[in-house]
Amino acid sequence: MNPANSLVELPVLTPQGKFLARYSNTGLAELDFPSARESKRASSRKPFPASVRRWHRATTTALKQSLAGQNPGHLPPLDLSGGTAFQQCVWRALRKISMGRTKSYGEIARAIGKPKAVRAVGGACGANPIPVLVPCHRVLAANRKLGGFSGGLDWKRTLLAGEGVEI
DNA sequence: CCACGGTGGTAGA
DNA sequence: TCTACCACCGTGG
Repeated sequence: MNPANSLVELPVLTPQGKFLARYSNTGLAELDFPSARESKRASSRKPFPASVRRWHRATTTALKQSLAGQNPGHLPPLDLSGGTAFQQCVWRALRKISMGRTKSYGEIARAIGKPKAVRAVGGACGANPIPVLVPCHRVLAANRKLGGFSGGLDWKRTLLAGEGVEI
């Protein structure tokens, strides 16, 4: 019954490294940046449900497109049920930021009707389980400065540069 | 409770 | 410009 135990993990090979995607029974639940540490051994060779294979194809295409600065196109269903109500609100707002565009933490806070929860928005961005596809990297500080990034600021710079965003 | 952030705004040098 | 300081709020210990 533990959702974490039922997650299926699959790699996504990209020019910038091997991402890891994890699926619940309702969709893509997590996406990890390539880690320096190579995972020693991996997933069972058990056949995956057709749904997962279909979702993973969508994830792979969308991720590669995004990394290439192209429109991601069709996304797999996203399982964001792991977050708190507040976090899901923020993530929903993040998904409305189109490619090549940015918003500030304050703007997100206002968009979700909690103008004072600015720092909390930062926290929610950091808790985003599906970076890149849920574009938390498009949130900058109010002064149009870079702000922070859980996955490492290098990634944030890379992703923004790929979309043609100037800081 | 308390402490901590991927903040923002203000004040002063 | 940059630094210092503080109000603010959701999360996790």
